Amino acid sequence: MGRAPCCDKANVKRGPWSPEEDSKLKSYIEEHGTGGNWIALPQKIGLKRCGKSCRLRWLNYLRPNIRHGGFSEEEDNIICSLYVIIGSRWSIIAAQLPGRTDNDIKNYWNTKLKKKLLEKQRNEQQAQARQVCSLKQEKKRETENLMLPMGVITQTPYWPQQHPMANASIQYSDLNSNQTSLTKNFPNNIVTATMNSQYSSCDTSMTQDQLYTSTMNMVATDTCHALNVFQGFGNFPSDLSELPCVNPQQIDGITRVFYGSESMNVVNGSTNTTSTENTSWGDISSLGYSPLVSDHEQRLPQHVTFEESTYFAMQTSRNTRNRNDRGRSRNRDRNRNLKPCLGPSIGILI
DNA sequence: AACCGCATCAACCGCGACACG
DNA sequence: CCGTGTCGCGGTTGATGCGGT
Repeated sequence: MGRAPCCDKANVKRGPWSPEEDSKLKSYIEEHGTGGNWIALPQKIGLKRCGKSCRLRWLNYLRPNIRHGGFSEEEDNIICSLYVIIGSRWSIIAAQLPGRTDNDIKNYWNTKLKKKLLEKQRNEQQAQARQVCSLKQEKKRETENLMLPMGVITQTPYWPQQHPMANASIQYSDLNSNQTSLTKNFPNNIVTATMNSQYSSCDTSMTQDQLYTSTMNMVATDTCHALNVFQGFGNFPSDLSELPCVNPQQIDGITRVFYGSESMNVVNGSTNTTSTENTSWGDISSLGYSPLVSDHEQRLPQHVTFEESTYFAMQTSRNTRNRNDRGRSRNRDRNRNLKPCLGPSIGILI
């Protein structure tokens, strides 16, 4: 027994929208709003469309002040920076780019930005290779009989070398293969970022516990390193405070770093986490107020900072946490054959 | 002209979250 | 506490356009 369809697919038109359908939907919503029920909307207007389809059409295309294409360099930087921090949370990223939809940003990332980034990385790797090569030749000339030690250039770093977190994953994997204990209860990307910072100093003497503690401290103080991954990618916004960021917050004398519904206490170098569930990332989907909620339904200012939205999420999540836990367990029961959930492993997987 | 491969992007799908009776 | 309907999100698909051969 599968999931019940949201609408009668046989009697619903699919595919591209006609101008007539667009104008019907647009004029109705502009006049009456969505009425808080997308499913019932198409029947009211007389459209043979699924409610979800109407919602999507309105939010991604018909809604006022939508911008398509023509992403600026600054927008590129913001998207890349946020992707490093939070992964493919397109709605949150879109919340920081007025007029952009999550769908647009997602498409833009998948079709252009990702390639642009890879190309840049490739160029930098080549430049580094050339640099090392010329250095080699220079040394060879200087010391005729001197042999360079083998394995000096055994691996080309994936990330731009100039940043401390550049070759993190490679060095880490060389040193220690047990990553799971470190990533437990933390978003993969953040841990990756801090591990990178940590290992950039090549301190190979640290135990895993020491690394763990150190890493967590760095998360609290240095998370915004991640923003600099794209140094040189373009003109980075000069004022980073304008960007949403998981800055540590001082609450009740405890430095708290928020990751969605999960917070981490950093006290005297030791850390512990509080989380509603044991996933590696938790759920931050409720953090940012989605720009996709139309003006008619707006509950919060559309343009909120990451901190503001996080705080809001913390407040509201407490009220609904117990109920949601129940809901989650029910949903888990309902969908026993869950696909494995891959967290955002940006920094390594891009 | 016909075919092919690739890029783009609107639209769809399925799932977890959420709200409510 | 439970059942059910709806919303919002992120991943994926498929239609379309375009350039190259």
